[in-house]
Amino acid sequence: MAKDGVREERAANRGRAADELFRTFSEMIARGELKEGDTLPPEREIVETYGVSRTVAREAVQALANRGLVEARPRFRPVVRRPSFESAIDSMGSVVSQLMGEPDGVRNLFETRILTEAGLAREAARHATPADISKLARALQANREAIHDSVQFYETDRRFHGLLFEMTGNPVLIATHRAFVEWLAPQWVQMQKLRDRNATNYEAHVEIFDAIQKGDPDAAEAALRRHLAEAWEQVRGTFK
Amino acid sequence: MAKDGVREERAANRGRAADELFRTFSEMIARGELKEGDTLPPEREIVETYGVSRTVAREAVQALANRGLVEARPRFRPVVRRPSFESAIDSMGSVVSQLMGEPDGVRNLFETRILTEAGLAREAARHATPADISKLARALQANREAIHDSVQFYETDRRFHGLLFEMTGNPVLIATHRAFVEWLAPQWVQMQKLRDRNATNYEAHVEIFDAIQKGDPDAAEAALRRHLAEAWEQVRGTFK
DNA sequence: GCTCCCAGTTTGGTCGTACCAAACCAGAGC
DNA sequence: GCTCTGGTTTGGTACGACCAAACTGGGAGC
Repeated sequence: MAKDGVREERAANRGRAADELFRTFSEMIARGELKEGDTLPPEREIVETYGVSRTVAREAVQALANRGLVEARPRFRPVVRRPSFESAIDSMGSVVSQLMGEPDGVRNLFETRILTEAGLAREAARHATPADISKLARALQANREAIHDSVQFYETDRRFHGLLFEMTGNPVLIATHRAFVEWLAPQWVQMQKLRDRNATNYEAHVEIFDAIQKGDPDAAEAALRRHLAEAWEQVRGTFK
Repeated sequence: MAKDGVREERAANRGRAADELFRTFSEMIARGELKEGDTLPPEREIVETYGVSRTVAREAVQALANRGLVEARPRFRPVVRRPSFESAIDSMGSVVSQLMGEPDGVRNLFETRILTEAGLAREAARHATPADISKLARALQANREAIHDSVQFYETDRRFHGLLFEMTGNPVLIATHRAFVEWLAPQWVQMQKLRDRNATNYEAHVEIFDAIQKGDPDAAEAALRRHLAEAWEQVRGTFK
C-alpha cells in the first residue's frame, strides 16, 4: 500500500510537499552539506532532482529565505547564510515593527532593555578586564567629543551601550543589542534634536563608567537605570 | 483604478509584486482593518481584487504566514493573528534550532538566560507584591510535591521560573521565557532521569524564594545563579 | 593579442490553466 | 429532524509559457 504510505506521510506533514523540501534543505544546511556562501541549485534543477513542480520548489526556497537560511535576490541563485542569532532576530523585524504601533509595545521593549542592560552593568562592574575598561574609556571619550554633533553623538552613544553587550563575548547578547537599537531607533530619531540633552546623557555615561571602573555593581546598575529611565521620559515626552 | 495603482507601484519597484501585496496586507493588519480572527480573502479573490496571478497571491500569503501574521492551514482561509512577541519568537524557532547544534550555541543561550533571570530575581526581591509572593509559594509547594515524579517536577520547575518572568507583567519577557524553555528543552530531557537531582533543585528554589521574600536582591541573584550554574553543569555533563 | 560589444543562454519572477482532495453547504430522501 | 449525497469552495500541486535582467562566449575592431 505505497499510496496509503504517501498519503499518511502527507497527512502527518499537513499535506505540504513544500514543507518537506524545506526540511530537506534546512537539514542539509544544518549538517554542513551546504556551507555558508554556497548556492542552492537553480529552481529548475530542484524540480528535476526532487520530482516536484516549480511551484513547490519556489515555495520551499521562499520559506528558506523567510527564515533567513538563504538570501534570495532576483536573478541570482539563493546564497546559503549560516543561521546566526542576528538573522534570527532579523526575521522578527517586521512583526516587531507592527507591535511598536501600540505605546505599550515600545514600553515593554524598553523595559526589557533596561532589565537586560542593568544586568550587564552589574556584570561589567564585577568582571570587566582592564582591556574592557580602556575600551569603555575610549568610547566615553568619543562620546564627549561628539556632544555638539547630535548625529555623531547618537553613534557614540550606541557604541558605548553596545560595549556592555560585547564585553560578554556572547553573540546572543550582541545580537540582542542590535535588535534593541534597530527596533527602538524610530522612537529615538525624534529626540535627536534636543542637543542640550547630549551633555546630560554624557554625564550619565560617565557615572556608569565610574561605577564599573570602581567595581561597584549596585552603583553601576543604579546609574544605568537612572540614565535609561530618563531617556524613556524623553521618548514618552515626544509622544504625547 | 486600484489595479492601475498597483501596477504603477510595481513598475517603480521593478519586481517583487508579492512584496507589495505582503506590505498591503500587513499594513491592513497593523491599522486594524483586519482584526485578530478575521480571515483573509480566498486566494482567487485576491487574484481578482489586486490584479495579480495566483502565484503572487499565494506567495504573499505564505510570507504573512511565515512571519506569523496569519495562520494558514490547508483548505482553510488564512486567519489573522495579531502579532505578538510570542509569534515573533516562533518565527525564530527553526533558525535557533539549527544553532543548537554547536555547543557554544547552547552555552550562549543559557548564559543569556542566566543574566536575564538573575535580573528578574533582583527585581522580584525588590518589588514583589504579597500576591506575587503567594503565587511563588504555591508554585514552590507544587514543586515539592512533585519531587518523585520527574515529568511533573519538570512542569512545576518551569512554572516556578516562569513566575519570575510573569511577575513583571511584561509580555516581551513572558515570551522570552517561553522561548528559553522551548529552545533549551531538548537539552533538558536527557537529564530528567536524574531523580536525585529533583530534591537538590527544589532546595535551590527554596533558597531563591526565601531571598525574594526577605527582599534581598543580592541573595536572590546569588541563589539563582548557583541554581542555574548547577543545572548547566548537569546539561554539559550529559553532553560529553 | 587585447578590449569591447552583442547575441544567445541562464535564472528568477509572473501569468494562466487545469486538476486534486478535503471541507463546506444545501437539498433530497428517509 | 436526521442522515446521506452530490455540487461548490478552497488551498495544494503540476505544466507550460513568457519576460527581464544577469551571465557567457565568441567574434569584430583596434
